[in-house]
Formats: sequence, structure tokens, C-alpha cells
Amino acid sequence: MSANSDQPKLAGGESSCNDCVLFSLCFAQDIDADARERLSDVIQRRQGVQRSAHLHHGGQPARQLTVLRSGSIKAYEVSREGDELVTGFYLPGDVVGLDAFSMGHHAGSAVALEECRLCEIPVADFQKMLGESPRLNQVMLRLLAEEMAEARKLLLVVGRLDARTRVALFLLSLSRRFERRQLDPDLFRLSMDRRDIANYLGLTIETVSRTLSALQRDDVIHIRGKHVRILDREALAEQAHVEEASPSRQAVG
Amino acid sequence: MSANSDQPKLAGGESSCNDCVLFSLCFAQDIDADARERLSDVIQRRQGVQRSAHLHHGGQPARQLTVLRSGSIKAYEVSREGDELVTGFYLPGDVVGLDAFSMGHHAGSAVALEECRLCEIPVADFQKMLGESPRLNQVMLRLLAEEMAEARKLLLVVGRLDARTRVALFLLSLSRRFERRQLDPDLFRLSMDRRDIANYLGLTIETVSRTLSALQRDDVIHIRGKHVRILDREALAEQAHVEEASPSRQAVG
DNA sequence: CGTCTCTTTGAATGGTATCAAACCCGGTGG
DNA sequence: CCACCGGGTTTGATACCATTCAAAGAGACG
Repeated sequence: MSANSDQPKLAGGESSCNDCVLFSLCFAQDIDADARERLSDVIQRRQGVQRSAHLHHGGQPARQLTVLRSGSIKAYEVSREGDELVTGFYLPGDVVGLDAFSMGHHAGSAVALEECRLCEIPVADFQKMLGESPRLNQVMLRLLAEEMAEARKLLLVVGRLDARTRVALFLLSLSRRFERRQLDPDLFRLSMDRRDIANYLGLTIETVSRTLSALQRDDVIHIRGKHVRILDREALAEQAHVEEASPSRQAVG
Repeated sequence: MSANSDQPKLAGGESSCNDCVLFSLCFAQDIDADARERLSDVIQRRQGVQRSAHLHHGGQPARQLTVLRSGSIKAYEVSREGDELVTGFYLPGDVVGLDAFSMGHHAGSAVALEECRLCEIPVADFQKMLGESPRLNQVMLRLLAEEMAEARKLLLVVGRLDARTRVALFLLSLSRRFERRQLDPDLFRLSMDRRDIANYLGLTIETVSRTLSALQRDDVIHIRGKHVRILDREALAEQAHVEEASPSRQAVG
């Protein structure tokens, strides 16, 4: 029932990152072959991480860098007043815990939204590799810069745009991320509940629900509980004030 | 009148970063002595950068990393709709242009809010140093992580908090940053106009003005144009929902 | 099949945006 | 010195969107 946290290395059938089905999504594709070899040696795979299990808590010292293999994860911080503040959602291939690896301790918390499989790289090993591979440093800088750009984008979304635009952007963003992962961009399941969506977008549960209903009423989407179908992608993009046209493959959708 | 962009190296009386009055604020204090020596060799100082002169525009390839020596700078992006989105303000000692140095081109623009003096480090030199000094990499990762934390914090401020809280946080944040720079934390000048403040906080000019007036009416601050005096720091902190107590010297105020 | 949680829907309240006008200040020219 | 601008700022009245409070409906699970 509970996750077995002491799996043998690279359990699960693969012998190295090179064979991983997520290779094309993982940052491992961007580093040197020998660094990847070393990575394969130190990576710990964990599966059966259950829903609502925490990967780490805010303030904790960083123990490992985590790559999500399957499932989804919610990142959040806790304000002084004690309420939760959702900062992002991770999908397979995403690196979880970047907030910590340069400071030594995590800024926020990360919790599984459903059963997950992970790749974990102990910080000690990772720091060692960082000291030896400028290439790996570059990749990390890029990942951080991307995460920052993401945070900036969210900043512009939350607090400046109306509810309908925020929700439309949220759905589109998710859709694009699923697409990059070879999943159906028009039919997917929301692993987070309305409360998390509302929190993430800086809205209330009721407003999110109302907005989703409105989008459904206007035949832009079909939504039933956690299941979403995008009926009119163009209309959705219009709501989000973005053009849905050229399939440019920019960094980090 | 216009800036002389071809200053001799280290003009201005100092022979190296070690002698710089800003040393204690600059990231140069955190790198090895010899890396700092190299830095001193490649740094270009520029002074007389006039108000509303741009350091860089969004989309431009990064030419240099800039450290602000005096004056203040506004960072902003331009949305698809063409309107400006203020993402931050830089004060002396801050590094400007971090958004670019790992991607190669700037995500946003940076413009002087008043006459500025700068230290510029050509990217080519900087990249070379990055490839040679893991320590420097660490420092850069830390700076990026800090900037990300800052962006995250702003995210929580904008769009979740009411106008009064946002403005109070803005004033307190500025105050703390002035304090770190040995300036009076209770009496300072806003180099940005109301429009920039409003944009940064995700509010309208009118709301910012009204809120400042209200804070003045309640004897929390005194404000006259761009000149601010904090009368009741505790009350201001209360408005901002933060405790103003232990002078902990955490990273990046 | 009842209970609990999540979600949806409704009505009223409230905070901020919007529209509009007055004000203040620095600069210019008579 | 003072009248006259023009931009930025302040203040006022109204409208609107999201929140809040409240309750009903839908799903998951024992």
C-alpha cells in the first residue's frame, strides 16, 4: 500500500536513461552521454507514490532532485496566515524541486495528486556532477530560467486578467502540455480539484465552477467533473487572448 | 550629454571590484578572488545613462550582464495586446538581465527611471567564466533562484490581495531594500510614477492614488508626489500582513 | 443506500475599474 | 511677476465583476 522507498536502482525494466520512454521530455537528453551514464548510476526510481503523499515540505533540506515519470504533482507554498498558495502543477518529464537545489532547502511543498512514479537523484550526487559538468550547469540554469518565465507568465495571468481569461489560459496551457506528451490535447482529465485550480488562478471555487459552466454553455468546452473536452479550440484561444495558430515549438509550453 | 559607451575599463577611480563602494551588495563578493580579478578586466563601466534610456529590449540577443551602480531601472514585458507589464524595479547592486543569459535573448525590456551608472559584463566573457568556474555557476543559480522566489512572491501579492495590502507590501519592500543599501528606510523618493506602480501591482492609477491617500489619512505614511515618509512602520506592516520585528538578514529583501 | 466531499447554482454584498473632472506642479512665454 | 499651459496626480460618482453567504445537486465509498 505505502510506497517502497528503497527500490533497487533502475528497477522497472530499463537499464539507463537512454531507454526511458520519457527521454524526449527529460532534461537528461540535454546533457553529455557520460554525465547521463553517471546519472543512470545514481538515480533511484520510486513507484507507487500514493495520492496526497508529499515529495517534500517547504523549509525541508533538499534530499533529492525529482523527475516525474507518471502521475501529476501540485506545488504550493503556505502563507504566513497559514493558507495554501498553489504555485504550479507538474506533469511527466517535469523536474520537481528546482526551488531548492541552489539554496539547500525547499521554498515550497510538493504533493502527489494521484499515484506517481518518480526518478530521484540524491543532491549529493547531483551537486558533485554539477561541479564537474559545465554543460549540466547550463541545463540547470535553463530549467530555472524557464521556471522563472513560467512564474512570470502566471504573474501576468493572475491579478490582471478576468476570470474567463484565466480559466481559458489554464485549460489551454494544460492542453498544450498534454500535447507535448503525446496525449490528446482535446480530451483530458483534471487531476487537481476545483479548489486547487481556483487557488492557482487566484479565484474562488465558485468563480471557477461558474466560468467552466459558462464556457460549456457557449459550446467552447464540455466538462463533467474532472473530465474536459475542448470543443472549440479557437474560441478558447480567443477567450485567452492568444492566437492558436502556428505550431511553433517554443521553450516550455 | 549622451552616454559614452566606450569608457576605458574601470574608469571612475576604482581599480577593481574590490574597491567598489557597492561591493557588499554585488554578487562579485561571492565569487573567487581570481574570478573577480578576471571580472575586473572585462567589466565596462557606463555612466550618464539618461532617464528613459533602454538597457535592452525584449527579444534582443543578450549583449551583456549589467549590474546597476546608481539610479533605478524598470523591467517590463509587452503583452500580445501591446500593453506594458511591469515586472520589477532594480536598485543599485542588483543584476539586470538575468532573464537572458541562459537563453541568449532577453525575455523583457529594461529602462532607466533616472540617470544611472552601470557595470557591464560582455556575455562572451561571462559565458567563458561560467565554463571555468563552478563557483560562479553556483552564484548565478542562486541569483536566478532568488529572482524566481521574488517573482513567486509578487505572484502571491498581485491578484490575491486587496489594494491596500498590495500597496503596503510595495512600500515595505522598497523600504527594506533601501535599508539594505544604507539609505533611510523611512524617507525616500519613488523614482517610478503612479502608472508604473499600478501596473506592477496589477491595479489602476486611481486605486493606487486612493490607497496612498488613505494610508496618509490614517497617519501610516506621509506622501507628497514622489516623496514618501513612513510614519508608522508597524501599522504599515500590519496592513501588509507581515510582522515587522526581528531584523533577520534573509536572502534578497 | 446513507454519508461525506466536491461541485454547481443562486442572490446579495463589496472592492476595484471606469468615466469624469478638478487639482497640483514645473515649465514657458508674455 | 504672472498667465498659461500640459502631464501627472487626486478625488468623486457610478458600474461591474468576483466574492461571499447559502443551499441544492452529483459522485465516491463504505
